[in-house]
Amino acid sequence: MIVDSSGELGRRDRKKLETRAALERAALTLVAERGLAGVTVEDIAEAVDVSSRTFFNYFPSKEDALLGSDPAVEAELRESLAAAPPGVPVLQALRTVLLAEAERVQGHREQWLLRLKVFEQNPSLLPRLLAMGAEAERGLAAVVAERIGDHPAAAGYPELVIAVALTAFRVAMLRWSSADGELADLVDEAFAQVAAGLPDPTP
Amino acid sequence: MIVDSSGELGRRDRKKLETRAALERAALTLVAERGLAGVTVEDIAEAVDVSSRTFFNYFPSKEDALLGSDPAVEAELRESLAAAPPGVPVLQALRTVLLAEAERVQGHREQWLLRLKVFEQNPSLLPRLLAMGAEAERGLAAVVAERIGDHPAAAGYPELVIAVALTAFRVAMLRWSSADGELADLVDEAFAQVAAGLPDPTP
DNA sequence: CTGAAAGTTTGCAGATCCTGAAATTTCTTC
DNA sequence: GAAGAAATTTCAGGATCTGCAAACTTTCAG
Repeated sequence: MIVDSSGELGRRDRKKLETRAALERAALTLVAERGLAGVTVEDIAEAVDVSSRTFFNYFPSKEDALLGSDPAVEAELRESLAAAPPGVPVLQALRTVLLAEAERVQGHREQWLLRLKVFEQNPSLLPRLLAMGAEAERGLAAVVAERIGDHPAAAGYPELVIAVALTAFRVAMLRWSSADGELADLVDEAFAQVAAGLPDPTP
Repeated sequence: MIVDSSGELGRRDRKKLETRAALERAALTLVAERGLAGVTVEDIAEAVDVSSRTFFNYFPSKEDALLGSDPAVEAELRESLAAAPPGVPVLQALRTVLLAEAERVQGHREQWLLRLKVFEQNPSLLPRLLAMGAEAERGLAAVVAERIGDHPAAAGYPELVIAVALTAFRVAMLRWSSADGELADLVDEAFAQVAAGLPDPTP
C-alpha cells in the first residue's frame, strides 16, 4: 500500500479496494436474490467483469466474500482496548470499545442488514459469522492478559471475558437486524445484563 | 431405527452406527497425522473400506466428520433445561445442565482431546466448532423463552443467556484441552465468573 | 518521455469436493 | 427362501480452489 503524505492512495491501490468492494457488493446482492447455492463464483466475477481467478485472489472462498471481515477493524479494536485508561475494568473497557464499533456498523446499515439477511437465509454461513469473532478473540484476549497482568487467579479470564463480550455484541447485532433501533443501544443493554450477572428478567 | 424391547439395535443400525463412528475415528486420526489439507475424503473412506460416496451419505462435508456433533445431545440439553424446577434462575439451570454435559465429555476424554488438538492445528475448523453451538442456540433459546414467559423487559434475554452460557462452556473446553484437570471444574468456574458479572480478577 | 521494476489480472491444467440418479448389494420380515 | 426396504456403490458431472507462467498495468527513476 502506497500512501502519500495526505493519506491518499495511489491509483493501483484505489483500484484494488474498489475491486474488492465491488466483489463484496456483487456477492451480497446476488446471494440475496438467488441464495448461496444459486450463485457461483463465476457469476460474481462476471458481474464485476473480472475473471473468476481474480475473485480468488481477493477471497479464499465464496463465503468469505460475504463476511465483510476486515483485518484493519480487528487491529483497531485491539488498539482501542489497549488504549483504555488503566483504572477501567476490562468489561467496561470492552463495552466502550464495542459501542464505538456499533456506531460504525450502524453507519453501514444498509450493507449490514443485507448481509444479516443473507446469513438468515443461508444458515450454513452462520459458522463463518461466528468465526469472524473467533479470529479476533485470540488477539483481544492477549491484550486483556497484558492489561490485567499474569496471575493464577486470572487463568482463563481473558478468553472468557472476550468471548462473552463478542457474544453480547453478536446477539445484539442479530436482534438489531430484525428490529429497528440503534445497534448501540442494544449492545449497551446486553453489556448491562452481562455486567449484572445475567439475572432472570423481572416481568 | 429399529429398537427391540430391550433397547437393542438391529444389525443394520448397529452397522450404521459403527460405520459412522469408524469414519469419525479415521477422519480424526488421519487429520491429526497429516493435517486437514493432507487428507482427502477418499483417504478417509479408504481407511474404513467404503466408497467415498458413502462418506457423503454420512457427513455433508469432510469437516463435519471431525465435529462430533450429535443431534441427540442437543435434544437432551433442551429436555434437561426444560425439566429444571420452575424456581431456579435460568443461568443456574444452565450451569447444572452443562455441568452434566461436561461429565459426559470428560467420559470421552481421549477422543475430545484428539478433536481439540485437530482444531488447534487447523484453525479453519474453528468456525464449525463454534457453529456447533450456534445450531443448538436457537432451540435452547426457545426453551428459555418458554420458561421465563413473554414480556418486553426480557427481549433478547433468552438468546443472550444461552449464547453466553455456551460460550462459557466452550472457553472451558479449550482451557481443558491444554491443561489437565476436570472439565466440570472449569465449567463451574466460568459460570461463577459470569454469574458475578465478570469483574476484573483480583491479583 | 522511456524503460525497467513491481504488482495485478488472466487463462489453463488439475486435484478435490460434493451431488443426483441408477444399479447393486445387504438386511429385515414374513 | 422371497419380497421389500434400506444402504452402498458406481458413474457422470458441476463447482470450488490452487499453482504456474504469460500478459498487462501502474509506478518510479533517470
